[in-house]
Amino acid sequence: MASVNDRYGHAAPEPLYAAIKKYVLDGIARGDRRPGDRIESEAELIKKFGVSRMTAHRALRELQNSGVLTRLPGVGTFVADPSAKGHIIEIRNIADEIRARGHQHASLVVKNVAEKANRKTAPLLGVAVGTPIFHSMIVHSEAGVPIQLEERFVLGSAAPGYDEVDFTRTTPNEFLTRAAPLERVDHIVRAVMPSTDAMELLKIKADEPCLLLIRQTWSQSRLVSYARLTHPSSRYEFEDSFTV
Amino acid sequence: MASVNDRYGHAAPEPLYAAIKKYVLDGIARGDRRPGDRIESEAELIKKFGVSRMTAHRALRELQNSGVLTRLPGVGTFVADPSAKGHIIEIRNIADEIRARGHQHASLVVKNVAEKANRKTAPLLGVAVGTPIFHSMIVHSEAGVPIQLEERFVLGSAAPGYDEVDFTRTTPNEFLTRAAPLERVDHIVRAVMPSTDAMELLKIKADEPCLLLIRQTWSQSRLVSYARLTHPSSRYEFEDSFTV
DNA sequence: AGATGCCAACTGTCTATACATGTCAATATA
DNA sequence: TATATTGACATGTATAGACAGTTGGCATCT
Repeated sequence: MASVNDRYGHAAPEPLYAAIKKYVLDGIARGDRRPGDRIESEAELIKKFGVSRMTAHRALRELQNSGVLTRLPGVGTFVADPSAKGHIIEIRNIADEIRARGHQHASLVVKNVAEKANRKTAPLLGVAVGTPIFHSMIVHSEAGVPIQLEERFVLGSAAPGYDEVDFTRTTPNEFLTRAAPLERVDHIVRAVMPSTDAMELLKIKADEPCLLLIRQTWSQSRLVSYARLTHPSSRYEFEDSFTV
Repeated sequence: MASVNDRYGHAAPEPLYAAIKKYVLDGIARGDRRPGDRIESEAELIKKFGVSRMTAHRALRELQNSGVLTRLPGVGTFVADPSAKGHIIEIRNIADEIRARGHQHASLVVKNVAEKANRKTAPLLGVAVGTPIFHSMIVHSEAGVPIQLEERFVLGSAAPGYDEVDFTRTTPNEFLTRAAPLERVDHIVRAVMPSTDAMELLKIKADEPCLLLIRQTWSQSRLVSYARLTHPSSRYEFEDSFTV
């Protein structure tokens, strides 16, 4: 029987189970398949993709394990109800968030340059040293009080012209979602003491703890942006509420 | 070839891949296998358990996907370096979370009493001063290291017998979800410096920042529980990942 | 009409086998 | 000596076939 690579010659192959997962996820993302909707059965996917049952099964099983699908023996496979999926951190623009509270948002652009990834920054984006990247640093203020220091590294090839954007008028977040449609987001939340930069730019004391949100965003299977968002604890906290 | 159930007659069968996963996790939990240690190769597991390669492979692959193992083609399978990472979205029992990482969970019950709400505690649960409540304080440890101080106030009428539960064997979370089915959850995340209690019980220095997660849970339209979960920043962080 | 039994559809698990790829060390070659 | 080559070992993916358990509807018998 033909192996995966026979189908694609020498090109880097995408595993078949991954292709099926993507197919299903795309349908959901497009709004074509809605919560509760039925997904093709394994038998139907076998026909449609010409794969074996184990392969179709693996794709659906992994989507089930990650909470995207619900499966019922004897019945079928369905798009899961996303009710329990309240994400504590929405990908919202800090500017919108501040304006939603009825306050004035202001940005101070400390730095916005094109540079080459060095030994420190290359691992953050998972690229080789020397790869062109953008590096920006912006202080966001709410009603005149600094509440977020945003330091960001962006993959050069993913967002051409990043270093020429006026970030007092728009935010990196906004620019990036247009340049590179969001595919996946990873978050890490930590409590940290402020760096020297953070202390000065956020105008806080050395003994004030900060909430650090590290946000990695992916687009087209590439890690496109790495951002460190530092918030003084006295001025900012995360909130989340959801019903089951 | 014999099916799973032939092996066990009519008893509820545990899938073979699950048995292998448990075997590996047990080894890690016992401290027998430590981070970086090598795990049996698929070939070895095949011999040891008498399963096919696909079954052994599935067990190891799922443990890899959940972050317990690291695998390298041509080299082998190893116990992953575990950093304590909490998935904030899930209302998950800290004990389960720790065990899922393949570590031992231990609870130290500092306090668990029935008392009456006072001026300080009454507002937390939104009740009148004098209302009967429970008040517990538990230190959760992962592999012997304290990673969470859980201080909790529970509405007396919602969870009778709370003060008599042995919280070294179960967690308040677990007990509460049975006593009062979850309806809504509110979260607040802050960075704070440790309280005197937290310093002593978590065995940290005064200058180590902590992640504070405040969790309010509602059941049948009543605020049933108010918990302050304090985590040393050096030992715990929240993690969240999702695809759009 | 109602109870019963049967069957098709569907998911869950497992085996045996195959080929592909990555890593490393030993061996052969220039 | 330095550099290729080879082969053992390990994981990654995929196939084809098998049996088990669950569910729901349809046909049949009472």
